[in-house]
Amino acid sequence: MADHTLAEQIAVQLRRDILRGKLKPGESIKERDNAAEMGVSRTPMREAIRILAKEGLVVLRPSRSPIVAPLDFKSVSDHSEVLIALEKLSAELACKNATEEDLNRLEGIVAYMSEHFYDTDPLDMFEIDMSFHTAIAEASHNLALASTHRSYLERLWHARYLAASQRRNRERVVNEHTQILTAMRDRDVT
Amino acid sequence: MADHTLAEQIAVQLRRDILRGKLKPGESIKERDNAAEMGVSRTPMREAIRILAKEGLVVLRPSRSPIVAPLDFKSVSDHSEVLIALEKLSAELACKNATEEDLNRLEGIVAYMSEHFYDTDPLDMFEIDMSFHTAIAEASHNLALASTHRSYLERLWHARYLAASQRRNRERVVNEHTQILTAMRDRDVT
DNA sequence: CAACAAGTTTTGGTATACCAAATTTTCGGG
DNA sequence: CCCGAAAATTTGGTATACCAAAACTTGTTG
Repeated sequence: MADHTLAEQIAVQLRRDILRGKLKPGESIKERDNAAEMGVSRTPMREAIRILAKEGLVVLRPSRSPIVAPLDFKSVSDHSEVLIALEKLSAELACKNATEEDLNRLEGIVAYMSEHFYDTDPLDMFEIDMSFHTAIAEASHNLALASTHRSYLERLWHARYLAASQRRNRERVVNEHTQILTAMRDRDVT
Repeated sequence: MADHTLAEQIAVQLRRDILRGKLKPGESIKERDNAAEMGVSRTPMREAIRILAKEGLVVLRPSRSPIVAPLDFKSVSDHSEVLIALEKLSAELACKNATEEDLNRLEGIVAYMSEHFYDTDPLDMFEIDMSFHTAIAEASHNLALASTHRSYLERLWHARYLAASQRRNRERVVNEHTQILTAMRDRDVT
C-alpha cells in the first residue's frame, strides 16, 4: 500500500482542476465519466469526491451528480470569520507552546517564500503560504485546533486563491510573515 | 435511492455503539468483519467509517485497521480549548445578529431547564443543556460556525457527559444561562 | 399543440472479486 | 532456546458488475 492512496491523488488532481478553474462552480462531476476520463475505477473516484466534499469544494446532492461548490459571499465571509478566530487562538497558543524547532520551521518557510517568490508557480506559492499558517496552527500543539484550522483553510482555498493572486506582492507578504514570526520568538502574546 | 443511504445508517449505528461504550476506545474496526457482522458489504461500511473518522470518533491509520478514537486527557482539553473559543465567537456574533425569535427560543430553553431540572433524566437534561449552547451558535447566523461548534460538542459529548453529572447544581447552571441571555438581550458584547 | 404516460437511459448506491502491502506464523539453523 | 527468513494470512485499496431510483425521451392522445 503506497504512502498516498490513489483516491488521494485523484483528490489532489480534482482539487487543482477546480482551483485552476478547469472545473467551474456549478458543473457536475459524474463519478463514472470522470473516473473513465482519468483511467481509474469509480471506487477511488467516489472517495476522492467525498474528500473534496468534506473540504467544501464540491457539494453532494442526494440522488444527483455532485457539483463543484458555488461560492457565495455569505458563506465565504462566514468561514473567514471563524478562520480568523481560529488563527487568533493559534497564535496565542503558539506563543506559549512553540518549540525552537517550530520556530525554525516557520523561519524556513518565510525564507523560502522570500527567495522563490517570483520563480514559483502561483498556485504552488499559494500552497506554501498556506503551509505557513498551518505551521502556526501546528505550533500551538493543539491537535484539534490544527486540524480544524486546516479544514477551514482548505475550504477557503478557492476564494483565497482568487483573492490572493491580485494583491500579492513580495515585500508585503514576507514582511507580514516575518513580523508574526519575531513576535512569536519574543513570546509576545499581544 | 432511499432518503438516507445505507452508509449513513451504518454510521449512526456505529456512532451509538461507540458513544454507548459498546465499542471501546482503542478497539479496531475491521471493515471486513464489521461489514459481515452487520450483514452489509464492505463498500458502505468503508464509507461509514470515513464519516466517523471525519467526526473524530475513529482514527484512520495508514495500512492498519481503523480504531475507535482513544480519548486521552490532552485531546479532551485541546478540544475544550477550541470549543471555548468557538462559544466566545458565537456569543459575540449572536449579540449582533440574534433575532427576537432566537432570543425567545433561548429563553424557552432556560425556562424549561429551570422548571424541570430535578424531574428530568440527567441524560436528557444534558442534551437540553447542549441544545442551549447549540442555539447560541445558531443565533450567530454563521452557518460554518454553528456546524463546527456542533461537531465539537458532539465530539466532547462523551467526556462532557461524564464530567457534567457531578458539578451541576440547579441554581448555578440556570444563573449562568440567564446571565448569558440577558447580556445578549442588551447586545452587550463585553 | 399541449399534456401525460410508458419506456429508455443515466447515475449513484451496493455487492463482490482480486490484488498487493503488511503482519503474523511457522520452521529450520545456530 | 533464540533468531531470522520465508510462507501463509490478514487487511485495506481498487476494479468490476449489478441494481434501483431518478431523469430524460418519445410517442400517443385529448
